[in-house]
Amino acid sequence: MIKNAARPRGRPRNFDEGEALEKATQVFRSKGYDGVTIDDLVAGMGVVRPSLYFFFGDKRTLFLRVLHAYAEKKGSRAAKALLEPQSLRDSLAGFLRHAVESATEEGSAPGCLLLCIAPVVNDAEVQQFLQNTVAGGMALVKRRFRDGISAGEIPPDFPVTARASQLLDIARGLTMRAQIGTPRKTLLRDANEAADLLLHPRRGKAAQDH
Amino acid sequence: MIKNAARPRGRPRNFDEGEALEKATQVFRSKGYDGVTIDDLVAGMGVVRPSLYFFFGDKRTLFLRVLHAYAEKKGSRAAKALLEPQSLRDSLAGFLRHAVESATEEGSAPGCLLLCIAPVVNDAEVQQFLQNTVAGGMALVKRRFRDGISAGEIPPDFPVTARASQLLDIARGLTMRAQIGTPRKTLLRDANEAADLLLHPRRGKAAQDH
DNA sequence: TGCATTTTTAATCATATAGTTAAAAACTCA
DNA sequence: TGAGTTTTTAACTATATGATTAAAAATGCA
Repeated sequence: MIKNAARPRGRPRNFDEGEALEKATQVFRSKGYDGVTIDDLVAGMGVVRPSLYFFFGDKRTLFLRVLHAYAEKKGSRAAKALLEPQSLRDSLAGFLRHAVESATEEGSAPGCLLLCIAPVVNDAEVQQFLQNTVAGGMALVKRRFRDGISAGEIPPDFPVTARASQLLDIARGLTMRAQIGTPRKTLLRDANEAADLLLHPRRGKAAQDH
Repeated sequence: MIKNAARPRGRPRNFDEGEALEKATQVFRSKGYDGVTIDDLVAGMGVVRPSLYFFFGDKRTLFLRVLHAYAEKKGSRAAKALLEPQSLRDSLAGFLRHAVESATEEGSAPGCLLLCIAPVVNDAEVQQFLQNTVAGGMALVKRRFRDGISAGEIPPDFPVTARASQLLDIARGLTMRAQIGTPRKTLLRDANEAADLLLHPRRGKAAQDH
């Protein structure tokens, strides 16, 4: 008989903590923050009310925990999509595709907890966290552009900061369109086209060069 | 004595309907939809509770009215910025600048009712309205690009639809950054840079042309 | 089996909130 | 001035919601 994980002492829980947090994420994604009641969470997470308070604290505490977990998971996947060994063009396309896919995945409400839900939460800690997350995203994308310069994929005068902002802005735009119901197919097409656009070298006065 | 507007019969209101709606807009912009209580509206609009229900209906009805007014005002200003007689580059920059300025105007919470608040409202009518508004925005931008082709500002094979999507996505991204507190100055700089980017002609295989 | 531990069950409390009502106030018109 | 009209004042009802509590149930351990 295998005694791999000593069972804890008292009455066993009816829920798995990780699963419950995942379910809470779905609830917040589909109803926002203010739109969610404790009863929504109780129903959605499969955790009875006193246990919810005991293990996860109040709604705000739970949301912060959900938000951190979501950001870590999504951030690491985005980093993976971006930094995988491949052409710069494919990195950008992969990054945007990832944004679209995660914003339109089945089983979750369309949109993104970080980009669509959290920004409208009136809470200083949430806002601070978002600022930091955005800064982290910028740093990551700029790093990939700089690597592209080192590898000779783009010219040394490539406007790294501007293009990083643009890439992230387009990711935000695609995500918001997912939120309001734009189909994944449309967004994936636009993600690929945006990747091409962002690689154009710095623009001089040669606008009418056709 | 001037009898320019026959005063109505009963006790005069102590609020102006237009001003009250404007105040309601501020309330929804700063607290979202679900985060707003009737008491918030009563306090913010300067309309007492029974009058609020009598003249504006319940919260949902009021929000829809606010949303329509907001969309009309913002849409007409955006159209003006875009269709004003000027170079295509300046039209795009003007459009994005307008988005940034309206998302960072003083006296209002940063962000946009249409792009940041309404998308997370769980209401079929709101969502349908947003879909229509987005479609209208796309049509407007595409028109401007087509005019640019006619005027010879961009080549006939310019990818109108893709660039229109990109322009609107960038506007969404800039607006969301405003919502989370990015300063106007930064966003205006990025708006201008984005306008340049969007005018690049169609990209072939000439990515490494440096 | 009985005691200690942990979670659930079920109930409860206080507050917040949406929405309504009746009477008083402020006005116009005759 | 008095009747008719409209809005405000102030109070109220019912429900929703956040949060807590005490007892019961389910387990491990001796």
